[in-house]
Amino acid sequence: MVVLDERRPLYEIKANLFKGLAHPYRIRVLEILSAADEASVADMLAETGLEASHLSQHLSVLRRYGLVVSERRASVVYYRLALPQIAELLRVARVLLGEILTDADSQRELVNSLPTIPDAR
Amino acid sequence: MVVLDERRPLYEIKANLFKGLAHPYRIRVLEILSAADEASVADMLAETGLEASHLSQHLSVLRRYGLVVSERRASVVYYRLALPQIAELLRVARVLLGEILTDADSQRELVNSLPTIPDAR
DNA sequence: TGCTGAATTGATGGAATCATCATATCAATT
DNA sequence: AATTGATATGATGATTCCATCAATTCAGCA
Repeated sequence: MVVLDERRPLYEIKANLFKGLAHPYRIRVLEILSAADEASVADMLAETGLEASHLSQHLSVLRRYGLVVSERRASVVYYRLALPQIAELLRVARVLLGEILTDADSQRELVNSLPTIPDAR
Repeated sequence: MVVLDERRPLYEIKANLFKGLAHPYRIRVLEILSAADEASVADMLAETGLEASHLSQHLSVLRRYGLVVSERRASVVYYRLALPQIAELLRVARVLLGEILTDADSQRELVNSLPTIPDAR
């Protein structure tokens, strides 16, 4: 089942992309692959500390959504991002989240710096 | 329950952001709000063709994930993106998906334009 | 106050997802 | 061919998510 299939309505394609990204471990995996360009399952097991079959399931989700590709060399399976744009998307998300979080911080600071209004309920 | 809370581990924050985006109708809503800056529930009902309570549930998800904010003026409720960066993220996703899809297209074209190799299995 | 339109909430059933465990495959080695 | 190490698949229960329907809240108006 190919999920990033241009024959589907665009909103669904977009939602499926985000669905593939919608789990902390999968983000973790994709960022490992963004940084390392290629990683074996063993590498990712070591980096994430996940149980083998659990990681494998998430890798299978990522494969199903067309976000990663795998290749077996000898008995080791190597994973790679299916498209370099995925790293770019994660990078943008990271930057935006950074802005959002520091925005939240500065807003909180701003609020805390305001003079206290007695009984302002 | 605030989901974009900087006290949580970063992977979870990121995954929650993507979870909020992980449904076609929510993408639809967010793009309406990206374009229009502000929209009433009635506007969105008209544009999406959803049933009222169904739309409301998705709006509630978006509120829960901190992606939109709402404001009631008289009997009408208006929604807005919680942060302009969300429109930016969608824009980037749209561009990247465009590249991905045309990449897929051009690869398919490339493959189809190759000379046929007899019995190349 | 009671009615109406706008929006939300609650309840429900069904589907999808998550996490764990056991089992299976696959390739290299003995 | 039997064993081992690496990875994947299948089965299960728990949880979350989706869609529909009924019931509720809230503001404005008769």
